Amino acid sequence: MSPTSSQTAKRLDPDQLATSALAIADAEGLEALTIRRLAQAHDVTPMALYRHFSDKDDLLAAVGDRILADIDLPAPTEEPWETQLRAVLTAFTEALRPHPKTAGLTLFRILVSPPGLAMAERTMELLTQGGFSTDNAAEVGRQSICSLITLVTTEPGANEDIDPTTREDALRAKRAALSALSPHRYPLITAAADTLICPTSADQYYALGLDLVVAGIRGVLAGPAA
Amino acid sequence: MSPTSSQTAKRLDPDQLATSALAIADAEGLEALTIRRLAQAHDVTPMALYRHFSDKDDLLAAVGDRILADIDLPAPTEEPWETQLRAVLTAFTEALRPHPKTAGLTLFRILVSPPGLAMAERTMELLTQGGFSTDNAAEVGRQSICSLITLVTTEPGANEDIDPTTREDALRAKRAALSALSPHRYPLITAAADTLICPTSADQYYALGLDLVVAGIRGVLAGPAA
DNA sequence: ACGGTAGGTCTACGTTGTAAACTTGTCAAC
DNA sequence: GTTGACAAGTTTACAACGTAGACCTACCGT
Repeated sequence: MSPTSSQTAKRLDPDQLATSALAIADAEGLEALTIRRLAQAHDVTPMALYRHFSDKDDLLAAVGDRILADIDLPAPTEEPWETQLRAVLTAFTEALRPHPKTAGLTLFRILVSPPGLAMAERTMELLTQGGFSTDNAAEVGRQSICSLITLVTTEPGANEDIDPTTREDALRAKRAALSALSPHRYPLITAAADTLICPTSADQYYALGLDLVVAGIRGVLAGPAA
Repeated sequence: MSPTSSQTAKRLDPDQLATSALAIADAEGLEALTIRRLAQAHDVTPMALYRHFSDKDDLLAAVGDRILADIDLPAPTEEPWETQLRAVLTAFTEALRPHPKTAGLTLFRILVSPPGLAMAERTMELLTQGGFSTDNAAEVGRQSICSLITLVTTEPGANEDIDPTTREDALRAKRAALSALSPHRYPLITAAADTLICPTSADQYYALGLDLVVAGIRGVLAGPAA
């Protein structure tokens, strides 16, 4: 049929490999993503993957790029820079949210993959528009983006295994550890135990995370007002 | 002599094991910290370590605790809560800074190890003092502390290998990748390439990171002022 | 003097990433 | 057509990893 499907069915496609690698890691964690496992999922010998990725690191980089490719960068508008910046950072976060176990892979790829570069450039653009020098925009943008990656990576609840019994056990263990603490010595921690283990709602969690980041940016720009 | 040194010289001490494990990982990266390597450093069979740590994860947890033990929590004062909070978060950051490659191990241990708990409780105390509800203090504190861990973990420059030639190569490669970008499509990124690769000074880097975090806290507390 | 036990050792297994040499299906050029 | 080269998948192999399980052995309380 199409020129690409005219070849032997065995032909592998790096993009498809990255996609199913991402699926495996999302479902069962990064440690479940092994060369052999991915090869098996494509009915192929492990070594076959090395025709398309030089390394396992190279494969992981491709997975990171795959995630970044989903960024849906909003078009520039006439709104104030803060509003647009929040929209850009939100778009970034939305792209990572489906992949809490793998979002960390994007860290080294932002300044390499085109969608990451586009977002980074746009972020710096808005920051300089807001009044930051080029260098400050670079450092502030970097730190903000890192914080958002961490926000996704450490999202409580989504990190644990899919197996419901294992997940329940982990949650129970965590809860037990916290409630075993002396409420006398740690009154606030024990009082907020439930919140610390699992936030009220994921949407609120992300809303607060973004608020903290953009409020930080505005605050730093305004100067160290006491 | 002393009761502890009266035994056979072979006796291992979990604290010493964690300390030298930390040293290995700091010097050569987390992936260089293997059971066999740590055992060899103590002239002992790999399996000997399992008398003191149930798992490798258990060992890594001990390394995380080892780092947190260095937190030098400032005593409460009469200063405003923001000032004190910044001091607490600074103390936390200072404890992690010597260990950029391993600071991530502290993430799961803060709510377990006593020094981590003390810092977390104190942070929540100051946040509620500032006006946050208990639950909000928990979420804001959590996010702030995670951001600071990430700040250390992603500190540019310190992450790479100690081997100077390897490090130089990595830096050169990164610089080359950035300067290969089209200055037309990515004017700000290429203009700030040097800053993105290696910040002006580590102290400024951390000062800005802390500023962003505490400014974010203050901004969120003040409400979404446009 | 003597058994128990804490803390080492030895051996062995399954899993991982990947190097090296091989086979094979496809296509360009004669 | 035949051929030769090249891209892509196979086979085999290895070193390193975490760790299970059986063993030894020096110490200590009785």
